[in-house]
Amino acid sequence: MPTQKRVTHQDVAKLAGVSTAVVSYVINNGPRPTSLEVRERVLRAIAELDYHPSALARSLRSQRTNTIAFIASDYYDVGDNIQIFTAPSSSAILTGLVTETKANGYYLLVFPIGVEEELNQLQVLLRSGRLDGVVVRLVQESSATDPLLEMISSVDIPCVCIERPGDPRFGFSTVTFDDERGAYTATQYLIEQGHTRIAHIHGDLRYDASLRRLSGYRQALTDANLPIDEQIIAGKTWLSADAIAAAQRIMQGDAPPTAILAASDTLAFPIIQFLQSQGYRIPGDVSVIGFDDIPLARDMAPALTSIRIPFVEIGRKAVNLTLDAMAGSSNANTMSDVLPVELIRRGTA
Amino acid sequence: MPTQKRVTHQDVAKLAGVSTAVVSYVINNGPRPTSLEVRERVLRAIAELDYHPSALARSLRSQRTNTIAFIASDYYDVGDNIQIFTAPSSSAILTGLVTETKANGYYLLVFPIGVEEELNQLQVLLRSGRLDGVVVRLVQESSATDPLLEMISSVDIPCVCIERPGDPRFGFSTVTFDDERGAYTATQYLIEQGHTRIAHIHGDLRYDASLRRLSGYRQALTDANLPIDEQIIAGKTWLSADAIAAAQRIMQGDAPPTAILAASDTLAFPIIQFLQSQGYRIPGDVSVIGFDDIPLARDMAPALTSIRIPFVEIGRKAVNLTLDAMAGSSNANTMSDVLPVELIRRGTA
DNA sequence: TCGTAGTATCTAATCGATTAGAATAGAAAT
DNA sequence: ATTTCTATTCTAATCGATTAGATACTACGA
Repeated sequence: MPTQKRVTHQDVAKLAGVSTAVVSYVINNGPRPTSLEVRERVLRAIAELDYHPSALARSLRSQRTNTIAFIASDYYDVGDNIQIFTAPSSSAILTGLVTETKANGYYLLVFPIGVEEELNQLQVLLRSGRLDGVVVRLVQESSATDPLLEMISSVDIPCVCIERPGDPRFGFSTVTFDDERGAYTATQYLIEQGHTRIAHIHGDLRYDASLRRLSGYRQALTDANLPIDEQIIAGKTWLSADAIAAAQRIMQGDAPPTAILAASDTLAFPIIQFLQSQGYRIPGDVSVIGFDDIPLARDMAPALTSIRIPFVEIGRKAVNLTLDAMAGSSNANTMSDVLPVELIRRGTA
Repeated sequence: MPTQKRVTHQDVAKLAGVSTAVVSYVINNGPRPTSLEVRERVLRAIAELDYHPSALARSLRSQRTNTIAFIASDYYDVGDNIQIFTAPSSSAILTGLVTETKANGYYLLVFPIGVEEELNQLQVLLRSGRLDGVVVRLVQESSATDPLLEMISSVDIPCVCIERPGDPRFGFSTVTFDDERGAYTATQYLIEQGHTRIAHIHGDLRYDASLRRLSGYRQALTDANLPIDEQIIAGKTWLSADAIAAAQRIMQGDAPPTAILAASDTLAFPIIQFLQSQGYRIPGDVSVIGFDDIPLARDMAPALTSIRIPFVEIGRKAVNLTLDAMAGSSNANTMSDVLPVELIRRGTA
């Protein structure tokens, strides 16, 4: 049973009694006009033959593929094995990316990239002509991701960075969120509640987000004329075991804090559980604020007070900026969009 | 500044002093032999010009795109707004899919599909010639997804279904996991622990997984000669509020259960929190077992006893089966792979 | 009546590769 | 020396669209 041959342009043209050029004009609504009568005939032929254009042929000629890639440099080590897209934020970002690409008639290719050897694979992809643009998620420190941006830049493909801005010399638009202000707001809120000893448990400091959150926390204390006590600032990785260890150490200190700002919700949960198991009441004895506001935060009892980050929105914006970059001249003015975050007050602080 | 012209085949051929055919033979290692000397010359030219072949041109001619799509029919309504890939399982499956596609030199396109109108968009994608194969995740009941499979089938593109088998008449290979046995095992374990009144809080029953888990639960009770009490079987959606409501109702009954099997970890957490807030001790007063074994399950205190589902493995297998289907004749024997699940004993049961 | 302008359509080059079939050179066989 | 083969390489058709340039037709004003 031979697979039926593809219905092409030519078949449509023949059936409609016109040239292939006209078929193209009809399909694309231009660039030249067609008479109403011919147009109808072509559309009828298309319907009758159930014709669908070949994206490959079209792209080859027009140099536009209607595809953008999401280059995720966010491998998270979750213990047993490395997973990608594991952080709840990844899902939300992906949601934003994919809905917005779809809404604009584009397709989304996902391409995680971890260790450096994979840069070769990325190079092949970027140079294959398959992509109209890329969205890169940067999470780690600059030195770890600059080679990546360098490569993208050299291929001269429209690119937008999310979560962390790329080095300005590359001139990429960015969509970030105001991590620092989030930490500041959370800390300030705790201070307003009367807390004077507020601890911070951070994540992996190679992640830029960790640094920004730490910085916001410090600034809030400083602005409130509260001392910064390094004894109650701790943390190591994004793994709960390390967060729990940090919490333990902090609580065993001379003057344990009455509030803790965790660098993420997924750290806050284990911390809370640990504290409860030690007999602390939350928020009675210790207030806790998380970060990210993942769906589960709302569902716990007590529900987790957290800083909401508009991840879906970030994905959407990133796609829009990418499309802008594609439309505009190659040196379109770069946009830096810093999305606001929001304190969601719930039961733990 | 005109974008530099693309380096093509021809440029390489000219520089190496050979025909374009030879360039192709060298790049693809065939289908005809080349002399060692020419081969070297071509490779040198490629390196010197930093030539990268156009995937579009190549695909157009060879009818292979090295791309497969992940068609996710798993919109989850998380309350405020609909998100895709939100369930923790989605991330893990995606991880498996993307690592395995990459490992085989393929690319992964993600294409969520929800409401029925979007079938048109899918049709366009499938018929565009952009894809070599597809992996479809089926979560809802058959009547909701059959039109989808019908369409894929009619386009005659290699396809593998995951999570739930497609109707056999389509002849697609499937990768599923033994939900029923998981629920059975969990229930059986609770019985072994001495429980005789075991409740089940299920998720949205339009999801096949809900039904399978419910079924395994029932079977285990039956096999142990325990009565099935519909009063302690409840649930409505995948939202925590509904799970909590169900738990509340169940615990207020005449003879409250001493153990609860939740249909997912994300339901188990809020249930546990609710029970604790009501003064129940976990697992002292009530044992709880979750389902999915998401990363957070290990991190809670007490850590959640759960049924581990090999999501990453599912993604990998799905890709491999898809590649098989692409390689084999169109009517290759369909494979049905049911991956085992595992009870992970932790602190809640 | 003719030139001119404007519209709609057709012809054919083009995008950048793959791959049959023809051509060539050198080695082996007669 | 001529024929036959084999191992390489070249030529050119092909994949299925887009689009610039040529052409045909209509309508208009002078």
